[in-house]
Amino acid sequence: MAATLADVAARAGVSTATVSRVLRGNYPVAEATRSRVRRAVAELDYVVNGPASALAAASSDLVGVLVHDIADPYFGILAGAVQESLGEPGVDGGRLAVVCGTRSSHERELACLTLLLRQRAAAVVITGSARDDPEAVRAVTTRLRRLTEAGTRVVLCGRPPLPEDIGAGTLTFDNRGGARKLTEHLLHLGHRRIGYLAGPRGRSTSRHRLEGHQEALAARGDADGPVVHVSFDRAAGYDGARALLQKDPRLTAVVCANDSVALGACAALRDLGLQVPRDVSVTGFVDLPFSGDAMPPLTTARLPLQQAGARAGRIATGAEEPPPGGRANVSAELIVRSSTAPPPS
Amino acid sequence: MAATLADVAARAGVSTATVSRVLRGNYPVAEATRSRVRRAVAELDYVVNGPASALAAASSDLVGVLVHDIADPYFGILAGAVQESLGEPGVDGGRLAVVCGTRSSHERELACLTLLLRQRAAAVVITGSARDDPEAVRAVTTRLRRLTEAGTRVVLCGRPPLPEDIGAGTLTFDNRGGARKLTEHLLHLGHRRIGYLAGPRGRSTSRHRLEGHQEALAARGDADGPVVHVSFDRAAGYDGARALLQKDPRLTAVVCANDSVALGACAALRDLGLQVPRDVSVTGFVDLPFSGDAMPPLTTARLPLQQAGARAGRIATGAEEPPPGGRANVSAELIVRSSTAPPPS
DNA sequence: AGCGCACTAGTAAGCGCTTTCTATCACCCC
DNA sequence: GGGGTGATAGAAAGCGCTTACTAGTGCGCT
Repeated sequence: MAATLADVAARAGVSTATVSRVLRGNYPVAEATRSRVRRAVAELDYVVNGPASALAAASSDLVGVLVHDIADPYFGILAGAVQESLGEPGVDGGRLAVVCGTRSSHERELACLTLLLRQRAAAVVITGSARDDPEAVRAVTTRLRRLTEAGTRVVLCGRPPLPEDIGAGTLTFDNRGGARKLTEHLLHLGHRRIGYLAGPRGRSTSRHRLEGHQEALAARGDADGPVVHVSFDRAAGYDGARALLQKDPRLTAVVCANDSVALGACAALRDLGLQVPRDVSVTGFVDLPFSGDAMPPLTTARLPLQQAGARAGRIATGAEEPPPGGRANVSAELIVRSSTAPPPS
Repeated sequence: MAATLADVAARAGVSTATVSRVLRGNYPVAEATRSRVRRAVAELDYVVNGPASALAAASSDLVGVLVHDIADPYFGILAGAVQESLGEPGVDGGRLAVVCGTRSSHERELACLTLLLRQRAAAVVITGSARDDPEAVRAVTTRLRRLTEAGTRVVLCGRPPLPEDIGAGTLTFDNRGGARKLTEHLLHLGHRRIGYLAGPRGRSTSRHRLEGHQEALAARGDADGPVVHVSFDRAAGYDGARALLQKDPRLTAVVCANDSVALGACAALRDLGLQVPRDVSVTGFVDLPFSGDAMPPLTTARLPLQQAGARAGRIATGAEEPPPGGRANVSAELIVRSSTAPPPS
């Protein structure tokens, strides 16, 4: 069997309490003793028993990261940044990221939170859009409150603030503003028939982006164009674009919920014999790493995912103060590339 | 404080042993008692203390996934598939994926393994290329052996088998074969001056792909073209393509270590005023989701990451038998798109 | 010289669960 | 009718660590 604290203590000729103190470094130990203990640890290749330690100390070094889907680059970048900010996985320090894919399912999200509660996670970073219905929001809030009560730090990243203050730090993304900029850009180019390929219904992110789009139209006094709701992936964008053009074949621009959807839309338009941007302009959202290499390079609203994730991670570990008032808004920057151009005359 | 097993036991009027048995379901309990316990659990909103449970049972429900970088789609897909295959995060079941980004650093890889050992992880899936030098391989093997000795199941995914049998399941990717097919495709098109943009030196994956490429050349009796080593990302591909063309400005094709590198190479060629594939053909490797939407759509060798990751996860959880002999090879499929064409005449 | 304080290190009581061993109770068959 | 036989449930001994609390030094100060 693996060596235990007692083995190390015996070998170093000290008590287990002393070994524990050397390892945790939160209590003075004489230099001579300390080095004797360190030697014993090395000789036995001793590795702390995490569960035992977590039980006795009533806290673990696990940090939960809730994402919709790890394989989606949006969440991959977020999760990677959080994980990166957790610090070196050194012998003494080292928090571990527990990444949970919720597949956008409310039930799975709750189940994951319960699992994290059960692990007595040190912190939880929860990302992705929230469901709009109050019932769901309340359920998640309840779970998160349980977590904060248990001493787990909670950070929301790219998600609307909770309806109730439970001491969670919140980093929201300016989805509304980004969408407004994108639509203004199209209006500026002269587009008047703009379709909108929205994210799934009932999700905060979908709603905010759509609202931003409509605000821009309203500001100019234009009526809303056709809207089709799809999920946030490429395949949905492909189908959605066709549906949109069926509603109005004379569209000159399609605003998409995100870059993946935009890529699908571009493919669909191509297959319909339309050129982007000559015949139809297309915009994305987020600016994923490959969006600039896409065919054509996508005009989009950039969200600084890397920075946001890193900040969320630092807040989660206590390395950074939560933003004043518990909330901060991360703004989106308009990136103009070649998927948008003036409408055909 | 949160309710404990004892609280539930008191409320249900039974012993803690009984409650534990109801929860774990591995011991007969009378139906009446069982439902009484379940009610008490629900009423108190009881959640098991994971660390305590792991300590007593000497095993946790954490599964470690080692990747180079979560934000890289290659690893994101792999990690997502592993996580997905871990099963529903239900109340009773539910393994959690602990994703560790090693940033390709040998030291971090070892540190992560130690951390996982400390958590008494149920299993570990380790992905990504391995360092070629024996010293590093030995260090990793030692750590993995420690894990298997502690009862942790170990699965290698997309990584060469260990030099020693420690009971780890291994899923290798046919990097050599994929690279061979790609080069044969180019030779077939008529290319005779082919440059190779290899992955980082000293990595198994880089080496295997390069060897496959050279095998294809050798089979035809052709001499090797220029080779430049870069890291596995887009920026490196950009710089690498320029370096390659400096070595031989008359190249008609560039074979790249993976899709990201290929994307960078395409961008570099464009910036040099060359058209892909009219002037220079480019190939990738892996077939990431966006590779078909790239400019131009990439000819590449597809690796079924999703399936491989899922299988690795199932082996890790014991849901699937390890392959016969402990190893299986996952083959790569040639995908021809428009980044390759006959050389300019 | 005597007292108290600053350092260290040991003692031991848990942390909340799992599980072996044991006890109890029906029940049934010879 | 008595003892074997299952089926249930309880008692209690840890799992390996952390951390109050306690104890033993040696030193400075009055």
